[in-house]
Amino acid sequence: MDAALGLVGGGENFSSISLREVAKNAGVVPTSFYRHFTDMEELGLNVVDDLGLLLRKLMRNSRQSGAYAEALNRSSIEVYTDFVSEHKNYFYFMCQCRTGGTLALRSAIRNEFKYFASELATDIRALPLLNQVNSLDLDMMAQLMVETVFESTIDFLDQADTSPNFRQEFINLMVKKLRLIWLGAGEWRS
Amino acid sequence: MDAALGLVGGGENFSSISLREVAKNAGVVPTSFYRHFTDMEELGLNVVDDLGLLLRKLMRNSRQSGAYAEALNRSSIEVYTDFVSEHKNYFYFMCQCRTGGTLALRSAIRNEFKYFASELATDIRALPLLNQVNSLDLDMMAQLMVETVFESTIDFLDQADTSPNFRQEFINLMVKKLRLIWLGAGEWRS
DNA sequence: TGTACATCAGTGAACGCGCGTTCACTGATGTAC
DNA sequence: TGTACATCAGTGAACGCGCGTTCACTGATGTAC
Repeated sequence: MDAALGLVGGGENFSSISLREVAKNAGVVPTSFYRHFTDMEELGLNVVDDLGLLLRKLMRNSRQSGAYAEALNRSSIEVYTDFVSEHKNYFYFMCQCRTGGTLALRSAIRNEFKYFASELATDIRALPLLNQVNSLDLDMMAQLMVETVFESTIDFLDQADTSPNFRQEFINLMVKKLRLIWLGAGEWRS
Repeated sequence: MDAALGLVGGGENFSSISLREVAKNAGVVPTSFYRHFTDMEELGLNVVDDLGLLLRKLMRNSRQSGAYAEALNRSSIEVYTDFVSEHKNYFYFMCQCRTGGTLALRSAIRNEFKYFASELATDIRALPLLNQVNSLDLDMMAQLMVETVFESTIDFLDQADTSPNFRQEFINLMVKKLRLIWLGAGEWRS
């Protein structure tokens, strides 16, 4: 799995990586691949599982970052960008497979997103700002926030290396977008 | 190009489609491919150009749909979903290559998105609701709206065929998300 | 403690196949005089 | 209007290569008695 992620991080597309490339990158003979997975899709689904664990860890980190009660403010975004930088390969994989994987991969990732969003919805449910918002709309809002951040991650990955100021630009932009959504949420009456 | 888009629409990933498959699907011998493109990436970049034309057409359609002044309300989303349904292959391609293409393809699509968003920003600049918003923030808002809709397109494509009610669900969800953003925009002070 | 066996990751040869690309070619269409 | 030539999309044989997958194998580690 690390070998596959390494290839993804190196610019290859997961769906066009061959079993033999993965084996080679893992320092192992092609036939050994079958000792672990039946095919590349199964490997991919296992990576999604790991990604799920990783996102739960990210959520824990964010919650510990103190000002989480005001949810998804600057410090949360900072935690996120650091986290993405530390696990670039996973997030490249996530961005790619969310839209470009097989149907099974796409829906596996969709489910992780949904889980993440529903956790966020639970966290912000109690905020006084949102006491006019019903459960369904709360889910919608959490979904929009999660999507907004995940969606832009590919841009961050593509540009973080090349331009050193991009991290700050990215954080500023994300904070603005989320502030806009929070402003709307405060006015929302279900 | 149609042959390639057909394969994408049929569930294949653009980045793993072979030149020979495209030629076969176009009813032509593999070597004929070189009469038109030097490689698959060049074909992809040409498809992005076509996609750009298509998005401009979409914008015209939306503007004509009457209530466009209140920008991106229900009728705009209806125009969009119909448009996507009519050009499924292009939108599968767009979703895939936005995150999964080569770097050149990704940035070509990024540019189309930017153009679309900046056109929208120009259109909504004059709205009285937004007279407290500066140009930079207006761009950010337009970007967020465009992203929000484009981002969810893969879900629409995946599910529109299987469940007949999904189109309405999708429209309702999109309208809510955009309404949330508009609510925020109305409160925004740059 | 020692022996016998099961499990398991990795090996290496071999297969048939589709791949991208080269080459010299054909034959239809367009253009100059 | 007729002839000569250029352009251009498509052809078909051929190449070397990496692909997924099969098979019987090896040798280390774990486990039962």
